[in-house]
Amino acid sequence: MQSKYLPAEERRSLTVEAVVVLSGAQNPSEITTAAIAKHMNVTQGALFRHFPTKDAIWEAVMEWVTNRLLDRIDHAAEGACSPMDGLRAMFMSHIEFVIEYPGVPRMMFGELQRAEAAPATKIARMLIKRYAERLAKKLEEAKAAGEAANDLDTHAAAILFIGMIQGLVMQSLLSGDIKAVRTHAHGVLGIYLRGVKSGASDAETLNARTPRGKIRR
Amino acid sequence: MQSKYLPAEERRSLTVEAVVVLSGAQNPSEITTAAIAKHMNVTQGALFRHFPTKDAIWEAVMEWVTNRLLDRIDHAAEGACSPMDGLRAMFMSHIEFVIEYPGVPRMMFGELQRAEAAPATKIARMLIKRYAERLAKKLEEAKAAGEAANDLDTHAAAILFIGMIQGLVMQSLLSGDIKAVRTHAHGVLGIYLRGVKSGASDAETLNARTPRGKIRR
DNA sequence: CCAATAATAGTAATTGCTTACTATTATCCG
DNA sequence: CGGATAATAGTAAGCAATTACTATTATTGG
Repeated sequence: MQSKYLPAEERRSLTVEAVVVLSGAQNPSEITTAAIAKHMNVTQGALFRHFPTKDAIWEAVMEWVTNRLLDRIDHAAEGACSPMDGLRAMFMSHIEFVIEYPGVPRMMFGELQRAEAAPATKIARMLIKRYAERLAKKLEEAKAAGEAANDLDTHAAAILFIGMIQGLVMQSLLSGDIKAVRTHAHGVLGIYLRGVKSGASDAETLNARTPRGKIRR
Repeated sequence: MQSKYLPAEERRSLTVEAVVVLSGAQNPSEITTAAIAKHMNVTQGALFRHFPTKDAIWEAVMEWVTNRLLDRIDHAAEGACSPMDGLRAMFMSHIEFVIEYPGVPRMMFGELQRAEAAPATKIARMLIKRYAERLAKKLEEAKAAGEAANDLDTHAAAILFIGMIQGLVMQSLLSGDIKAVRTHAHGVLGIYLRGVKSGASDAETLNARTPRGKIRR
């Protein structure tokens, strides 16, 4: 049983943890302060002793996510023996992060599509931006090392990298099993890495016929 | 100006259209019946002449999406001259669909992560399933035609295909410009197709590999 | 053709319920 | 004690849904 009367900082930390856990089981945008409080064995009103508004709770959560996720992928990338291997390590550590905290990608996507940019939304945006920067850097390194195709569109490659995660998460939502992410991660990554890699069929692949007609809107 | 007292079917159709439009500008899960009604120049209660519940509105919307999207990609695939070209055509028509109805991928993702499986959720799931089936079929055809690598993990390739769309949509949420999807679509697709394609470096590509050429810079 | 009538599609107001948030009171511990 | 913290018991607002009623359209029989 959790003791009552914890110091404020610890209570805030437990609040963030509760939100992360609850996001793994239900739509993050539908999590109420009452549900958070109940999960902490505390009354709903008590939360507002530690956070001025509900938005502030989400802000703290997104900050937590930022620190945790970037820490992990940075650490993973450090241990790699080449840029391409670094990408692989970043991806795999991200996958493990998602399995550990399945609510995170869901709250991210939900946060990003909110109409008005709440503080939490800005932090989420910043996280993606910083993530993309790290990816771009690694991809440029891979190019310089001759591991990646020298005509590679690094911006597109970064988008696809993030899309890999998104696609796997969506698949797990369908199967209802978050572990499915791990099952298919290798296959997806393999296709990605081959697409990024330097190889025989470099240029002409990208410029094949593209039905890009103007479409009225 | 829209006239009042429309036949029921037309009013239902207009309701679906309103939801689709509104989803392009705000978080779909936050769209209220009052907002839908306002966009139609009708009172909130009037909606319930044509739909028993709000869930029923979402159900109709998801059915609309299913028919429209599958129709489009089926039609696009028909005009292709090879399986691989079919994949390209499906992707591009999907991209145009997303640009035309930017709310659709957002409502899809939101719907899929709802805790209880509402009727609309089931339709959304079914849509993805049918979509994935079409992709798997095309990918198998590509294999048979020797266009795709014969050791390709078609399931993973289907997940990554859907992830491409998700990644591009997420990117557009960040930039606030849906047209950005079209800008980066070609680059992302190029990487994907190269990853799927049959080529010199088939099998060993999946394993880490030393840079083969000289190191530039 | 054309009133009388039925059926349908709308409005305005209100329902019960849930929500984020707050004012007040009770409790702990140095 | 006294200062910080939690619990209690609210409030006002927003939500989907319902109700009672009105306006429009469709159908029918003489």
